[in-house]
Amino acid sequence: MLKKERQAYILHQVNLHNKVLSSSLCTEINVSEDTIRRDLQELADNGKVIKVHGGALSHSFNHVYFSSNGVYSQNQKKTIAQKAISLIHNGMFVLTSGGTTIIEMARSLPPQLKATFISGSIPAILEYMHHPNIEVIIVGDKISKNSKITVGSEAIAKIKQVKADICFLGTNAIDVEQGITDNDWEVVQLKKAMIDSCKKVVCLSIAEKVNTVQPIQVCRITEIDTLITELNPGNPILKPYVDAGIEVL
Amino acid sequence: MLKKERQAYILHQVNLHNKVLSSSLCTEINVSEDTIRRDLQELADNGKVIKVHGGALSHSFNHVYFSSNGVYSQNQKKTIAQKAISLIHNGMFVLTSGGTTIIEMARSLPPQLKATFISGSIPAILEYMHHPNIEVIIVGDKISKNSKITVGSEAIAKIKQVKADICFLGTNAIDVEQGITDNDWEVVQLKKAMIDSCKKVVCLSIAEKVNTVQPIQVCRITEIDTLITELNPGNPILKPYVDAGIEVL
DNA sequence: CTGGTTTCTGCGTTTTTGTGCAGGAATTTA
DNA sequence: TAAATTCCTGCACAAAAACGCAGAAACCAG
Repeated sequence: MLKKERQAYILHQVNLHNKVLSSSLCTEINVSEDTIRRDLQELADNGKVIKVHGGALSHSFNHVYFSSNGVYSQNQKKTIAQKAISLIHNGMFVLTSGGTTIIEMARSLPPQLKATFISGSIPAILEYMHHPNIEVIIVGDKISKNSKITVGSEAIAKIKQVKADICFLGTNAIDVEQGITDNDWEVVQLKKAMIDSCKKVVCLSIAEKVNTVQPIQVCRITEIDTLITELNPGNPILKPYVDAGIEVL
Repeated sequence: MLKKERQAYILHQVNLHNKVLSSSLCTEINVSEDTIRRDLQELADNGKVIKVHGGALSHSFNHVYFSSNGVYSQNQKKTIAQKAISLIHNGMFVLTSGGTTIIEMARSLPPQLKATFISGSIPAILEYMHHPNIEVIIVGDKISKNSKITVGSEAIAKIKQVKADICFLGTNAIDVEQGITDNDWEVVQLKKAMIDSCKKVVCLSIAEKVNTVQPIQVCRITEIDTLITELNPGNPILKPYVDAGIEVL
Protein backbone atom coordinates (compact mmCIF):
# COMPACT_ATOMS: atom_id res chain seq x y z
CA MET A 1 0.00 0.00 0.00
CA LEU A 2 1.35 3.37 -1.00
CA LYS A 3 1.99 6.09 1.45
CA LYS A 4 -0.49 8.48 -0.13
CA GLU A 5 -3.11 5.78 -0.22
CA ARG A 6 -2.53 4.97 3.42
CA GLN A 7 -2.81 8.57 4.48
CA ALA A 8 -6.01 8.98 2.53
CA TYR A 9 -7.42 5.98 4.34
CA ILE A 10 -6.41 7.38 7.72
CA LEU A 11 -7.93 10.73 6.94
CA HIS A 12 -11.09 9.03 5.86
CA GLN A 13 -11.30 7.11 9.11
CA VAL A 14 -10.67 10.21 11.17
CA ASN A 15 -13.37 12.19 9.45
CA LEU A 16 -15.76 9.30 9.72
CA HIS A 17 -15.33 8.48 13.40
CA ASN A 18 -13.83 11.71 14.71
CA LYS A 19 -11.01 9.69 16.20
CA VAL A 20 -8.53 6.94 15.40
CA LEU A 21 -6.17 4.86 17.49
CA SER A 22 -2.73 4.32 16.08
CA SER A 23 -2.80 0.80 17.45
CA SER A 24 -5.93 -0.17 15.54
CA LEU A 25 -4.72 1.54 12.38
CA CYS A 26 -1.51 -0.42 12.30
CA THR A 27 -3.29 -3.75 12.48
CA GLU A 28 -5.83 -2.64 9.88
CA ILE A 29 -3.24 -1.51 7.36
CA ASN A 30 -0.61 -3.95 8.53
CA VAL A 31 2.29 -1.60 8.96
CA SER A 32 4.39 -0.77 11.96
CA GLU A 33 3.29 1.75 14.56
CA ASP A 34 6.14 3.96 13.52
CA THR A 35 4.79 4.31 10.04
CA ILE A 36 1.37 5.21 11.34
CA ARG A 37 2.89 7.69 13.69
CA ARG A 38 4.84 9.29 10.91
CA ASP A 39 1.72 9.51 8.81
CA LEU A 40 -0.24 11.08 11.61
CA GLN A 41 2.57 13.51 12.22
CA GLU A 42 2.53 14.55 8.61
CA LEU A 43 -1.24 14.91 8.53
CA ALA A 44 -1.08 16.92 11.73
CA ASP A 45 1.60 19.17 10.28
CA ASN A 46 -0.67 19.90 7.36
CA GLY A 47 -3.51 20.61 9.73
CA LYS A 48 -5.59 17.68 8.55
CA VAL A 49 -5.94 16.02 11.94
CA ILE A 50 -5.09 16.69 15.56
CA LYS A 51 -2.54 14.29 16.90
CA VAL A 52 -2.92 13.15 20.49
CA HIS A 53 -1.24 10.53 22.58
CA GLY A 54 -2.52 7.20 21.27
CA GLY A 55 -4.01 8.36 18.02
CA ALA A 56 -5.59 11.37 16.41
CA LEU A 57 -8.81 13.40 16.51
CA SER A 58 -10.66 15.18 13.77
CA HIS A 59 -10.56 18.92 13.74
CA SER A 60 -14.31 19.22 14.07
CA PHE A 61 -14.15 17.26 17.30
CA ASN A 62 -11.98 19.90 18.81
CA HIS A 63 -14.16 22.72 17.59
CA VAL A 64 -17.30 21.24 19.04
CA TYR A 65 -15.96 20.53 22.48
CA PHE A 66 -13.30 23.08 23.14
CA SER A 67 -14.86 26.14 21.59
CA SER A 68 -14.44 28.90 24.10
CA ASN A 69 -17.65 30.87 23.66
CA GLY A 70 -18.74 32.24 27.01
CA VAL A 71 -21.97 30.41 27.55
CA TYR A 72 -22.48 26.95 26.23
CA SER A 73 -24.94 26.62 23.36
CA GLN A 74 -25.94 30.23 23.62
CA ASN A 75 -27.73 30.33 20.30
CA GLN A 76 -29.91 27.42 21.21
CA LYS A 77 -30.69 29.08 24.50
CA LYS A 78 -31.67 32.30 22.74
CA THR A 79 -34.11 30.36 20.62
CA ILE A 80 -35.58 28.74 23.70
CA ALA A 81 -35.81 32.10 25.42
CA GLN A 82 -37.82 33.56 22.56
CA LYS A 83 -40.30 30.71 22.65
CA ALA A 84 -40.61 30.97 26.42
CA ILE A 85 -41.26 34.69 26.30
CA SER A 86 -44.23 34.16 24.00
CA LEU A 87 -45.97 32.53 26.97
CA ILE A 88 -45.59 35.55 29.24
CA HIS A 89 -48.24 38.24 29.14
CA ASN A 90 -48.79 41.50 30.94
CA GLY A 91 -49.92 41.20 34.51
CA MET A 92 -48.70 37.68 34.93
CA PHE A 93 -47.05 36.37 38.04
CA VAL A 94 -44.01 34.39 36.93
CA LEU A 95 -41.95 31.98 39.00
CA THR A 96 -38.53 30.97 37.69
CA SER A 97 -35.67 28.74 38.72
CA GLY A 98 -32.04 29.50 37.95
CA GLY A 99 -29.76 28.27 35.19
CA THR A 100 -28.24 29.81 32.12
CA THR A 101 -31.29 29.22 29.98
CA ILE A 102 -33.46 31.17 32.40
CA ILE A 103 -30.91 33.96 32.44
CA GLU A 104 -30.98 34.10 28.69
CA MET A 105 -34.74 34.43 28.91
CA ALA A 106 -34.44 37.17 31.52
CA ARG A 107 -32.16 39.12 29.20
CA SER A 108 -34.52 38.80 26.30
CA LEU A 109 -37.68 40.02 28.02
CA PRO A 110 -39.31 42.76 25.95
CA PRO A 111 -39.00 46.15 27.67
CA GLN A 112 -42.72 46.94 27.59
CA LEU A 113 -43.62 43.78 29.47
CA LYS A 114 -45.28 44.44 32.81
CA ALA A 115 -45.26 41.42 35.03
CA THR A 116 -44.07 40.20 38.40
CA PHE A 117 -41.14 37.82 38.56
CA ILE A 118 -40.25 35.80 41.60
CA SER A 119 -37.11 33.77 41.92
CA GLY A 120 -34.43 32.65 44.32
CA SER A 121 -31.67 32.70 41.73
CA ILE A 122 -29.29 35.61 42.22
CA PRO A 123 -28.08 35.80 38.61
CA ALA A 124 -31.67 35.72 37.38
CA ILE A 125 -32.69 38.42 39.85
CA LEU A 126 -29.85 40.61 38.62
CA GLU A 127 -31.20 40.37 35.10
CA TYR A 128 -34.76 41.06 36.17
CA MET A 129 -33.58 44.12 38.07
CA HIS A 130 -32.27 45.65 34.86
CA HIS A 131 -35.69 45.49 33.31
CA PRO A 132 -37.61 48.75 33.42
CA ASN A 133 -41.13 47.51 34.02
CA ILE A 134 -41.19 44.23 35.84
CA GLU A 135 -41.57 43.83 39.56
CA VAL A 136 -38.95 41.62 41.11
CA ILE A 137 -39.45 39.54 44.18
CA ILE A 138 -36.62 37.55 45.63
CA VAL A 139 -37.12 34.50 47.75
CA GLY A 140 -35.06 34.85 50.88
CA ASP A 141 -32.97 32.27 52.71
CA LYS A 142 -29.45 30.95 52.84
CA ILE A 143 -27.61 31.23 49.53
CA SER A 144 -25.97 28.17 48.09
CA LYS A 145 -22.70 29.38 46.65
CA ASN A 146 -22.55 26.61 44.08
CA SER A 147 -25.89 27.15 42.48
CA LYS A 148 -26.26 30.82 43.42
CA ILE A 149 -29.79 30.23 44.52
CA THR A 150 -31.53 30.56 47.84
CA VAL A 151 -32.09 27.19 49.42
CA GLY A 152 -33.62 25.98 52.63
CA SER A 153 -36.91 25.55 54.38
CA GLU A 154 -37.65 29.26 54.51
CA ALA A 155 -37.29 29.56 50.77
CA ILE A 156 -39.50 26.54 50.22
CA ALA A 157 -42.12 27.83 52.62
CA LYS A 158 -42.19 31.18 50.85
CA ILE A 159 -42.56 29.58 47.46
CA LYS A 160 -45.42 27.46 48.73
CA GLN A 161 -47.24 30.62 49.77
CA VAL A 162 -47.46 31.93 46.23
CA LYS A 163 -49.63 30.80 43.38
CA ALA A 164 -47.99 31.87 40.18
CA ASP A 165 -49.57 31.91 36.74
CA ILE A 166 -46.62 30.21 35.18
CA CYS A 167 -43.38 28.64 36.27
CA PHE A 168 -40.25 28.28 34.15
CA LEU A 169 -37.85 25.52 35.08
CA GLY A 170 -34.33 25.46 33.70
CA THR A 171 -33.78 21.75 33.33
CA ASN A 172 -30.72 19.65 33.90
CA ALA A 173 -32.12 16.44 32.52
CA ILE A 174 -35.48 15.30 31.22
CA ASP A 175 -36.64 11.87 30.23
CA VAL A 176 -40.01 10.33 29.48
CA GLU A 177 -39.60 7.61 32.08
CA GLN A 178 -37.78 9.48 34.84
CA GLY A 179 -39.31 12.91 34.28
CA ILE A 180 -37.22 15.92 35.28
CA THR A 181 -34.13 14.97 37.23
CA ASP A 182 -31.30 16.94 38.76
CA ASN A 183 -28.11 16.46 40.72
CA ASP A 184 -28.44 18.88 43.61
CA TRP A 185 -30.69 17.86 46.45
CA GLU A 186 -31.42 21.35 47.69
CA VAL A 187 -32.21 22.66 44.25
CA VAL A 188 -34.56 19.74 43.70
CA GLN A 189 -36.51 20.66 46.82
CA LEU A 190 -36.89 24.18 45.50
CA LYS A 191 -38.05 23.04 42.11
CA LYS A 192 -40.58 20.69 43.64
CA ALA A 193 -42.04 23.56 45.61
CA MET A 194 -42.14 25.70 42.50
CA ILE A 195 -44.04 23.08 40.56
CA ASP A 196 -46.61 22.89 43.33
CA SER A 197 -47.02 26.63 43.41
CA CYS A 198 -48.06 27.44 39.90
CA LYS A 199 -50.83 26.86 37.44
CA LYS A 200 -48.63 25.99 34.52
CA VAL A 201 -45.23 24.33 34.50
CA VAL A 202 -42.94 25.13 31.58
CA CYS A 203 -39.76 23.18 31.19
CA LEU A 204 -36.87 24.76 29.28
CA SER A 205 -34.26 22.34 28.02
CA ILE A 206 -31.71 22.30 25.25
CA ALA A 207 -32.10 19.25 23.05
CA GLU A 208 -28.88 17.78 24.33
CA LYS A 209 -30.44 17.32 27.75
CA VAL A 210 -33.57 15.68 26.42
CA ASN A 211 -33.63 11.97 27.19
CA THR A 212 -30.90 12.21 29.80
CA VAL A 213 -31.18 11.31 33.46
CA GLN A 214 -29.63 12.64 36.67
CA PRO A 215 -29.67 11.02 40.11
CA ILE A 216 -32.49 12.92 41.84
CA GLN A 217 -36.05 13.21 40.57
CA VAL A 218 -37.80 16.57 40.55
CA CYS A 219 -41.11 15.46 39.11
CA ARG A 220 -42.69 13.03 36.75
CA ILE A 221 -43.34 13.88 33.14
CA THR A 222 -47.06 14.18 33.72
CA GLU A 223 -46.60 17.20 35.95
CA ILE A 224 -45.13 19.23 33.11
CA ASP A 225 -47.48 21.28 30.96
CA THR A 226 -45.09 22.59 28.35
CA LEU A 227 -41.68 21.61 27.07
CA ILE A 228 -39.53 24.08 25.16
CA THR A 229 -36.40 23.15 23.27
CA GLU A 230 -34.57 24.80 20.41
CA LEU A 231 -35.87 22.09 18.08
CA ASN A 232 -38.90 22.18 15.87
CA PRO A 233 -41.88 20.70 17.75
CA GLY A 234 -42.25 18.11 15.01
CA ASN A 235 -38.78 16.72 15.63
CA PRO A 236 -38.92 12.94 16.23
CA ILE A 237 -36.89 13.28 19.42
CA LEU A 238 -39.81 15.15 20.95
CA LYS A 239 -42.48 12.72 19.77
CA PRO A 240 -42.63 10.75 23.05
CA TYR A 241 -43.32 13.97 24.91
CA VAL A 242 -46.08 14.99 22.54
CA ASP A 243 -47.54 11.51 22.93
CA ALA A 244 -47.40 11.93 26.70
CA GLY A 245 -49.75 14.86 26.32
CA ILE A 246 -47.21 17.62 26.83
CA GLU A 247 -47.45 20.81 24.82
CA VAL A 248 -44.18 21.04 22.93
CA LEU A 249 -42.94 24.32 21.50
CA MET B 1 -10.69 6.17 25.60
CA LEU B 2 -8.20 8.88 24.74
CA LYS B 3 -7.28 11.50 27.24
CA LYS B 4 -8.47 14.39 25.09
CA GLU B 5 -11.67 12.55 24.43
CA ARG B 6 -12.24 12.08 28.11
CA GLN B 7 -11.55 15.70 28.84
CA ALA B 8 -13.95 16.72 26.12
CA TYR B 9 -16.61 14.57 27.71
CA ILE B 10 -15.96 16.11 31.10
CA LEU B 11 -16.09 19.61 29.71
CA HIS B 12 -19.27 18.76 27.97
CA GLN B 13 -20.85 17.53 31.16
CA VAL B 14 -19.74 20.59 33.06
CA ASN B 15 -21.19 22.92 30.48
CA LEU B 16 -24.41 21.00 30.36
CA HIS B 17 -25.05 20.69 34.05
CA ASN B 18 -23.01 23.56 35.48
CA LYS B 19 -21.34 21.18 37.88
CA VAL B 20 -19.88 17.69 38.01
CA LEU B 21 -18.75 15.39 40.78
CA SER B 22 -15.47 13.60 40.27
CA SER B 23 -16.99 10.53 41.88
CA SER B 24 -19.78 10.27 39.33
CA LEU B 25 -17.44 10.99 36.46
CA CYS B 26 -15.08 8.21 37.38
CA THR B 27 -17.84 5.63 37.42
CA GLU B 28 -19.24 6.96 34.14
CA ILE B 29 -15.92 6.85 32.30
CA ASN B 30 -14.53 3.98 34.31
CA VAL B 31 -11.19 5.39 35.28
CA SER B 32 -9.64 6.05 38.65
CA GLU B 33 -10.47 9.16 40.64
CA ASP B 34 -6.89 10.27 40.25
CA THR B 35 -7.21 10.45 36.52
CA ILE B 36 -10.38 12.48 36.78
CA ARG B 37 -8.75 14.79 39.23
CA ARG B 38 -5.78 15.27 36.96
CA ASP B 39 -8.09 15.99 34.06
CA LEU B 40 -10.04 18.52 36.08
CA GLN B 41 -6.80 20.10 37.18
CA GLU B 42 -5.66 20.42 33.61
CA LEU B 43 -8.97 21.83 32.43
CA ALA B 44 -8.91 24.24 35.34
CA ASP B 45 -5.38 25.33 34.47
CA ASN B 46 -6.56 26.15 30.98
CA GLY B 47 -9.46 28.07 32.41
CA LYS B 48 -12.07 25.70 31.03
CA VAL B 49 -13.66 24.85 34.36
CA ILE B 50 -13.46 25.86 37.98
CA LYS B 51 -12.20 23.10 40.20
CA VAL B 52 -13.79 22.73 43.60
CA HIS B 53 -13.62 20.16 46.32
CA GLY B 54 -15.31 17.05 44.94
CA GLY B 55 -15.70 18.13 41.36
CA ALA B 56 -15.82 21.15 39.11
CA LEU B 57 -18.10 24.02 38.15
CA SER B 58 -18.82 25.65 34.85
CA HIS B 59 -16.98 28.86 34.30
CA SER B 60 -19.80 30.77 32.63
CA PHE B 61 -22.07 30.40 35.60
CA ASN B 62 -19.54 31.68 38.07
CA HIS B 63 -18.66 34.81 36.17
CA VAL B 64 -21.20 37.08 37.78
CA TYR B 65 -20.40 40.68 37.19
CA PHE B 66 -18.04 42.39 39.49
CA SER B 67 -19.75 45.71 40.03
CA SER B 68 -17.06 48.12 38.92
CA ASN B 69 -15.30 50.58 41.14
CA GLY B 70 -16.82 53.90 40.26
CA VAL B 71 -17.36 54.48 43.92
CA TYR B 72 -17.44 57.95 45.35
CA SER B 73 -14.81 58.75 47.99
CA GLN B 74 -13.43 55.27 47.79
CA ASN B 75 -10.34 55.85 49.88
CA GLN B 76 -12.30 57.21 52.80
CA LYS B 77 -14.65 54.28 52.50
CA LYS B 78 -11.77 51.84 52.55
CA THR B 79 -10.60 53.37 55.79
CA ILE B 80 -14.07 53.04 57.25
CA ALA B 81 -14.30 49.47 56.04
CA GLN B 82 -11.08 48.53 57.81
CA LYS B 83 -12.30 49.96 61.08
CA ALA B 84 -15.65 48.22 60.74
CA ILE B 85 -14.04 44.87 60.03
CA SER B 86 -12.14 45.03 63.30
CA LEU B 87 -15.50 44.64 65.03
CA ILE B 88 -16.37 41.40 63.28
CA HIS B 89 -15.20 38.13 64.76
CA ASN B 90 -15.54 34.48 63.82
CA GLY B 91 -18.92 32.98 64.44
CA MET B 92 -20.73 36.28 64.52
CA PHE B 93 -24.12 36.89 63.02
CA VAL B 94 -23.91 40.14 61.09
CA LEU B 95 -26.78 42.22 59.76
CA THR B 96 -26.01 44.86 57.14
CA SER B 97 -27.85 47.44 55.13
CA GLY B 98 -26.86 48.45 51.61
CA GLY B 99 -24.84 51.39 50.40
CA THR B 100 -21.40 51.79 48.91
CA THR B 101 -19.65 51.93 52.25
CA ILE B 102 -21.10 48.58 53.20
CA ILE B 103 -20.02 47.17 49.86
CA GLU B 104 -16.53 48.40 50.41
CA MET B 105 -16.58 46.62 53.73
CA ALA B 106 -17.87 43.44 52.11
CA ARG B 107 -14.99 43.52 49.64
CA SER B 108 -12.43 43.97 52.35
CA LEU B 109 -13.51 41.10 54.56
CA PRO B 110 -10.52 38.89 55.37
CA PRO B 111 -10.75 35.53 53.58
CA GLN B 112 -10.37 33.46 56.74
CA LEU B 113 -13.32 35.09 58.45
CA LYS B 114 -16.12 32.66 59.23
CA ALA B 115 -19.36 34.41 59.99
CA THR B 116 -22.94 34.66 58.85
CA PHE B 117 -24.06 37.74 56.99
CA ILE B 118 -27.66 38.68 56.46
CA SER B 119 -28.78 41.50 54.22
CA GLY B 120 -31.44 42.61 51.81
CA SER B 121 -29.07 44.54 49.61
CA ILE B 122 -28.39 42.82 46.31
CA PRO B 123 -25.01 44.45 45.67
CA ALA B 124 -23.87 43.61 49.17
CA ILE B 125 -25.07 40.04 48.78
CA LEU B 126 -23.07 39.73 45.56
CA GLU B 127 -19.94 40.71 47.40
CA TYR B 128 -20.63 38.37 50.27
CA MET B 129 -21.14 35.53 47.80
CA HIS B 130 -17.60 35.93 46.52
CA HIS B 131 -16.23 35.31 49.97
CA PRO B 132 -15.02 31.75 50.54
CA ASN B 133 -16.05 31.22 54.14
CA ILE B 134 -19.02 33.31 55.10
CA GLU B 135 -22.59 32.12 55.05
CA VAL B 136 -24.91 34.42 53.20
CA ILE B 137 -28.56 34.87 53.96
CA ILE B 138 -30.69 37.11 51.85
CA VAL B 139 -33.85 38.72 53.11
CA GLY B 140 -36.60 38.09 50.63
CA ASP B 141 -39.30 40.42 49.38
CA LYS B 142 -39.95 42.87 46.61
CA ILE B 143 -36.83 44.54 45.29
CA SER B 144 -36.72 48.30 45.12
CA LYS B 145 -34.93 49.10 41.87
CA ASN B 146 -33.68 52.44 43.13
CA SER B 147 -31.95 51.20 46.21
CA LYS B 148 -31.40 47.61 45.02
CA ILE B 149 -32.60 46.36 48.34
CA THR B 150 -35.51 44.18 49.36
CA VAL B 151 -38.27 46.24 50.90
CA GLY B 152 -41.70 45.50 52.25
CA SER B 153 -43.45 43.96 55.19
CA GLU B 154 -42.12 40.49 54.52
CA ALA B 155 -38.57 41.73 54.65
CA ILE B 156 -39.24 43.63 57.83
CA ALA B 157 -40.93 40.65 59.42
CA LYS B 158 -37.96 38.46 58.55
CA ILE B 159 -35.47 40.89 59.97
CA LYS B 160 -37.47 41.12 63.17
CA GLN B 161 -37.15 37.36 63.55
CA VAL B 162 -33.39 37.48 63.82
CA LYS B 163 -31.22 38.67 66.65
CA ALA B 164 -27.86 39.55 65.20
CA ASP B 165 -24.66 40.17 67.13
CA ILE B 166 -23.95 43.32 65.25
CA CYS B 167 -25.58 45.50 62.65
CA PHE B 168 -23.81 47.78 60.20
CA LEU B 169 -25.77 50.70 58.79
CA GLY B 170 -24.55 52.58 55.76
CA THR B 171 -25.66 56.07 56.59
CA ASN B 172 -27.02 58.83 54.40
CA ALA B 173 -27.04 61.51 57.06
CA ILE B 174 -26.28 61.68 60.74
CA ASP B 175 -26.72 64.51 63.17
CA VAL B 176 -26.61 64.83 66.95
CA GLU B 177 -30.08 66.33 67.15
CA GLN B 178 -31.89 64.41 64.43
CA GLY B 179 -30.03 61.14 64.72
CA ILE B 180 -29.76 59.01 61.59
CA THR B 181 -31.96 60.26 58.79
CA ASP B 182 -32.61 59.11 55.26
CA ASN B 183 -34.67 60.02 52.22
CA ASP B 184 -36.33 56.75 51.24
CA TRP B 185 -39.30 55.76 53.30
CA GLU B 186 -39.06 52.07 52.59
CA VAL B 187 -35.37 51.89 53.32
CA VAL B 188 -35.99 53.68 56.60
CA GLN B 189 -38.48 51.03 57.63
CA LEU B 190 -35.89 48.39 56.95
CA LYS B 191 -33.20 50.13 58.91
CA LYS B 192 -35.52 50.59 61.85
CA ALA B 193 -36.18 46.89 61.90
CA MET B 194 -32.48 46.15 61.67
CA ILE B 195 -31.71 48.37 64.63
CA ASP B 196 -34.31 46.54 66.68
CA SER B 197 -32.90 43.16 65.74
CA CYS B 198 -29.35 43.38 66.91
CA LYS B 199 -27.30 43.72 70.03
CA LYS B 200 -25.00 46.39 68.70
CA VAL B 201 -25.65 49.12 66.13
CA VAL B 202 -22.68 50.38 64.15
CA CYS B 203 -23.13 53.38 61.96
CA LEU B 204 -20.74 53.84 59.00
CA SER B 205 -20.58 57.34 57.62
CA ILE B 206 -18.07 59.39 55.68
CA ALA B 207 -17.26 62.66 57.37
CA GLU B 208 -19.05 64.57 54.66
CA LYS B 209 -22.36 63.16 55.85
CA VAL B 210 -21.75 63.86 59.50
CA ASN B 211 -23.92 66.68 60.78
CA THR B 212 -26.26 66.57 57.81
CA VAL B 213 -29.97 65.86 57.88
CA GLN B 214 -32.40 64.09 55.55
CA PRO B 215 -36.20 64.20 55.67
CA ILE B 216 -37.02 60.90 57.38
CA GLN B 217 -35.70 59.78 60.72
CA VAL B 218 -34.34 56.27 61.15
CA CYS B 219 -33.43 56.50 64.82
CA ARG B 220 -32.21 58.84 67.46
CA ILE B 221 -28.56 59.19 68.26
CA THR B 222 -28.95 57.32 71.53
CA GLU B 223 -29.78 54.12 69.74
CA ILE B 224 -26.40 53.99 68.08
CA ASP B 225 -23.60 52.15 69.82
CA THR B 226 -20.70 52.90 67.51
CA LEU B 227 -19.95 55.50 64.86
CA ILE B 228 -17.22 54.94 62.30
CA THR B 229 -15.88 57.61 59.98
CA GLU B 230 -12.61 57.96 58.13
CA LEU B 231 -11.54 60.64 60.62
CA ASN B 232 -9.46 60.23 63.70
CA PRO B 233 -11.75 59.65 66.72
CA GLY B 234 -10.25 62.73 68.38
CA ASN B 235 -11.39 65.00 65.55
CA PRO B 236 -13.44 67.92 66.90
CA ILE B 237 -16.25 67.25 64.42
CA LEU B 238 -16.90 64.00 66.26
CA LYS B 239 -16.76 65.49 69.74
CA PRO B 240 -20.55 65.87 70.12
CA TYR B 241 -20.99 62.19 69.38
CA VAL B 242 -18.37 61.14 71.91
CA ASP B 243 -20.09 63.40 74.41
CA ALA B 244 -23.39 61.71 73.61
CA GLY B 245 -21.87 58.46 74.82
CA ILE B 246 -21.24 56.89 71.43
CA GLU B 247 -18.15 54.84 70.83
CA VAL B 248 -16.34 56.58 67.98
CA LEU B 249 -13.71 54.79 65.90
C1' DC C 1 21.57 -1.68 -17.02
C1' DT C 2 23.88 0.42 -13.29
C1' DG C 3 25.65 3.10 -9.61
C1' DG C 4 24.21 6.81 -6.89
C1' DT C 5 20.76 9.25 -4.59
C1' DT C 6 16.52 9.83 -2.24
C1' DT C 7 12.60 8.15 0.13
C1' DC C 8 10.30 4.94 2.82
C1' DT C 9 9.88 1.48 6.33
C1' DG C 10 10.90 -1.36 10.32
C1' DC C 11 13.72 -2.26 14.49
C1' DG C 12 15.88 -1.42 18.97
C1' DT C 13 16.69 1.91 22.48
C1' DT C 14 15.73 5.80 25.16
C1' DT C 15 12.23 9.35 26.67
C1' DT C 16 8.01 10.88 27.52
C1' DT C 17 3.28 10.37 28.75
C1' DG C 18 -0.66 8.38 30.96
C1' DT C 19 -2.57 5.76 34.59
C1' DG C 20 -3.26 3.57 38.94
C1' DC C 21 -1.90 2.87 43.72
C1' DA C 22 -0.46 3.85 48.51
C1' DG C 23 0.21 6.96 52.19
C1' DG C 24 -0.47 11.01 54.57
C1' DA C 25 -2.40 15.80 54.52
C1' DA C 26 -6.28 18.64 54.11
C1' DT C 27 -11.10 19.55 54.00
C1' DT C 28 -15.84 18.65 54.73
C1' DT C 29 -19.61 16.84 57.43
C1' DA C 30 -22.07 15.05 61.24
C1' DT D 1 -14.28 16.92 67.92
C1' DA D 2 -14.29 12.71 65.29
C1' DA D 3 -15.27 10.28 61.07
C1' DA D 4 -15.37 10.26 56.29
C1' DT D 5 -14.19 12.18 51.88
C1' DT D 6 -11.30 14.16 48.96
C1' DC D 7 -6.76 15.82 47.68
C1' DC D 8 -1.91 15.67 46.90
C1' DT D 9 2.68 13.58 46.30
C1' DG D 10 5.75 10.31 44.93
C1' DC D 11 6.29 6.04 42.80
C1' DA D 12 5.81 2.06 39.62
C1' DC D 13 4.48 0.28 35.42
C1' DA D 14 2.78 0.17 30.88
C1' DA D 15 1.87 2.24 26.61
C1' DA D 16 3.24 5.36 23.20
C1' DA D 17 6.51 8.60 21.08
C1' DA D 18 10.95 10.06 19.58
C1' DC D 19 15.28 9.08 17.70
C1' DG D 20 18.94 7.05 15.30
C1' DC D 21 20.06 3.60 12.19
C1' DA D 22 20.02 0.29 8.52
C1' DG D 23 18.00 -2.24 4.93
C1' DA D 24 14.73 -1.98 1.11
C1' DA D 25 12.45 0.19 -2.47
C1' DA D 26 11.98 3.75 -5.82
C1' DC D 27 13.80 7.01 -8.68
C1' DC D 28 17.05 8.93 -11.92
C1' DA D 29 20.54 10.20 -14.88
C1' DG D 30 24.23 8.44 -17.84
